Amino acid sequence: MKIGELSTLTGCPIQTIRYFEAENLLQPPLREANNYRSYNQDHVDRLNFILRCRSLDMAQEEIRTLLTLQDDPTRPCDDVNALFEAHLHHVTARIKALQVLKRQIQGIREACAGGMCIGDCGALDSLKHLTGANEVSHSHVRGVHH
Amino acid sequence: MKIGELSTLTGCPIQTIRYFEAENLLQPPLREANNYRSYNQDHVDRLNFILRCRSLDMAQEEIRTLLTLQDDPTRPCDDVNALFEAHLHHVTARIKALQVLKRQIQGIREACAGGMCIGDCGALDSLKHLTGANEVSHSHVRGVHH
DNA sequence: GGAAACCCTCTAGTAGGTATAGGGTCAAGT
DNA sequence: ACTTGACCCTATACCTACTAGAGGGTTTCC
Repeated sequence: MKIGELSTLTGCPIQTIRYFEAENLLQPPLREANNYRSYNQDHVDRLNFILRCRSLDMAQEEIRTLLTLQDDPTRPCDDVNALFEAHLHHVTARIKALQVLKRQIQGIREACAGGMCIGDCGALDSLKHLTGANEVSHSHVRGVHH
Repeated sequence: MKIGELSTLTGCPIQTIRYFEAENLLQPPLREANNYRSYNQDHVDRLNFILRCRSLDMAQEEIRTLLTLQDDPTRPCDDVNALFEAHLHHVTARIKALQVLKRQIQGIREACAGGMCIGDCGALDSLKHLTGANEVSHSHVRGVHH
C-alpha cells in the first residue's frame, strides 16, 4: 500500500504520515524499488491508534509512551492506567479553568449594555487595571485557538 | 522605569515584554542614553491590559484588535462586544468538546480493571480499531498541554 | 510522447512564547 | 583603580504539532 492509499484509508494527510514517521511514532515502512513507501495492515492499525490518541487530545509524548507500552504486552497495565488517569486530570483541570474563564468573560460583557461608544463603556476599562493574578493557566490540553 | 522594574511590577518576564514590543502589542518605549528601555505608567497599564487578555485565553490577533479599538474611544462599543461574544463562543465550544473527550477517556479507563498485563487489558485494544471520526476539533482556545 | 497524478526530500512557516549566546553598562565593595 | 555581580542589549535557536511549498523523480493513461 502506497502512502496515498494509507492517507485516504485513515483520513490522515500525507504530510502528517511522513511527519509521524520522522517523529518515531509510526514505524518506517519498507521501500519499493522506486523509493516509494510501502505500508501494510500493521501500519494502518498503528496510524489509527495514533489518530485516536490525537483525537483524545494527547500530547505526542503521551502517545509515544502508550505505543512503547503497547509493544510490550507482558507489562502490567497499571502503567497504561496511570497515563490515562493523568490525562483525565489534565482534561478535567482544563475544563474547570475554562469555566472560570467563561464566567469572567461574561462579567466583562455585562459591563457594557451596548449602544455607547468605547470611551464610555466599562468593558475595556475593567481590563486596564489588574485585580487578579496575571498568570495564564498552562494546563496540559490543547487550546481554544485553531 | 527600566524593564526589570516593569517585569516585577506586572509579573511578566522580561523576554516576554520585549516579545510583545516586537509583536506591536506594547508600544516601543523611549530609550535612555545607554539604550535601555524607559517605561512610564501608560506602559504599565497597557501591559496589564495585554496580560489580562492573555489570562482570558485570547489570541494575540484578538488582543491586537481590542488595543486598536481602545485607542479610538469614539467608536461604538458594539465592535468590542462582538469580539467578546465571539470569544465566549470559542470558550463554550471548547468546554463542550473537552467534556465529550472526558467521557471518552473515562470509557477507556473503565475497560481495564487493573492487575492485568497490557496484552490482556482491553484499554489499548479499544484504541486500535477506529470507530468514530478521526478529526481533532481545532477550536479557538488554548490547550490542555503546557 | 506528453500531461496529470502520484511520489520523494528538504526547508520554512505557524502561534506564543522561552532560552541561550555573546556582548555592553552600572553601582558597590576592596 | 579595579573587580564582581546585577542589570541591560540584540540576535538567534528552540518548543509543539503540524502544514505548505520548492524542486525534483515516477507512473499511468490517452
